[in-house]
Amino acid sequence: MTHEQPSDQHRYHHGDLENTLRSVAADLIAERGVAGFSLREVARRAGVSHAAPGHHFGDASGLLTAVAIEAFTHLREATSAAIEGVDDPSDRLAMLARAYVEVATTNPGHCAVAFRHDLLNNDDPALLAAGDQAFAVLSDVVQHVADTVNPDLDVINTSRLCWSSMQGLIELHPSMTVVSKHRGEAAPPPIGDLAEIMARQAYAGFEP
Amino acid sequence: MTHEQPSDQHRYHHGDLENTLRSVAADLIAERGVAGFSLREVARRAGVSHAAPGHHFGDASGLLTAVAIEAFTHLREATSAAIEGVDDPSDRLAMLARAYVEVATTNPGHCAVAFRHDLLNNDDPALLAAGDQAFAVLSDVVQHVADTVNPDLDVINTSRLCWSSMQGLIELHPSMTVVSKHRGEAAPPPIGDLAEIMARQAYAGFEP
DNA sequence: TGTACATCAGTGAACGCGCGTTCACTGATGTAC
DNA sequence: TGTACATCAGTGAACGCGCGTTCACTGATGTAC
Repeated sequence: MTHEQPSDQHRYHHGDLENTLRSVAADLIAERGVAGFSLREVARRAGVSHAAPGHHFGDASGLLTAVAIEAFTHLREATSAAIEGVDDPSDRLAMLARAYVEVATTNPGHCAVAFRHDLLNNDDPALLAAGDQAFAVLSDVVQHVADTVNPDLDVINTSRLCWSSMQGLIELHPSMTVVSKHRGEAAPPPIGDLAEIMARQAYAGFEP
Repeated sequence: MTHEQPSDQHRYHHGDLENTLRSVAADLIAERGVAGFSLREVARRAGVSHAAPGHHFGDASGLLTAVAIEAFTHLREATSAAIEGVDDPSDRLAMLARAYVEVATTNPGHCAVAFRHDLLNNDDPALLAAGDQAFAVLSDVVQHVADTVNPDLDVINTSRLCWSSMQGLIELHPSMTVVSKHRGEAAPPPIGDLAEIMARQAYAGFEP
């Protein structure tokens, strides 16, 4: 813009625009929901021209796919870190569930997009790989349960159901809070606690 | 439009426009997702002028709230019908879960909107009442489990978790299908079967 | 039964807005010689 | 070390589009007398 020294603020070449756009997009979705997302608003918040995002990601689904990939990466990292060093199969499942919902709640923009296959490039190999790797952490834990307490457990479907349950908790927890507030009832427990309760109840159901 | 006799097609006064708009909106959302919803498109599909929906519902959130109310009504009707005459507590939970996911899958437009409190008039008393009544069917079933097999069961939080799990299954089942297809793996079981498996596993975890 | 009038339901033209996309461009960077 | 040139990253003006909202209106219905 002006002829000052290249600073962090005003450089023609941003240097890391791709990462910036991804992170700004996630923030925007967290703030306004997926409905409030637009390429132009992302560009505005990133301080670049409105055509710049298209330059990097093609169109909206390209950028959203990048956000979804990051979502699965966060989930994988958080869940695998959470179970590290935990041996008891029930504890492993509980710690994984807690980490899953907490990281998703901490990054609501990422989470809001992860399963919106109406908005994503579902064929993107990086997206599929990131989803697989996140799922693998969970199904390994369920496999461990099977190995330890119930060899008849249907590992793949049980893993799917665990994932569904965690994801549903993320979706409904805000509604629980809104509704309980509106009725003047006690707020629901923190989402991490609910996730742990759910995991331990589920585990009890896995035993033969 | 023309001067023909008032027919079902061309009447100045539609007669039942409010219901028509609600149903058209649900179809539109089912077809294009919430992102594809607009008042003008609803009006177009209903064959009325684009200002007509505003006349009845004020704005988009008014119409979406009406759809959400209908969603909860469907859920309540389907789940309470499904448990009628079923006595065994495990069977009751299983039948409720099956009915819940099946009616939600049959009406994807309604379901897509029910928990989007970023899009609804959350203070609408009719919405809150409809949600309450749908939840009551579930929590009665869970209460029945508590009365029958485990008086220490935390009925309200368990009900919340059951609802979350069913809702999560609805959210993730399409992704399971997409992903398994893409990997050339076997498709997941039908959603009703998964719901029943989930309910029976959960029930097993409820016993002391 | 008939007429006058109020109320209600839906119209359609007009407006301003934010959006995605295109495209010729310019500034910055990297490379060959 | 210096110069020329290719490539890449980002710009900004322009476009057409669908949207929500407003508003004076008109057609249909219901009610009072």
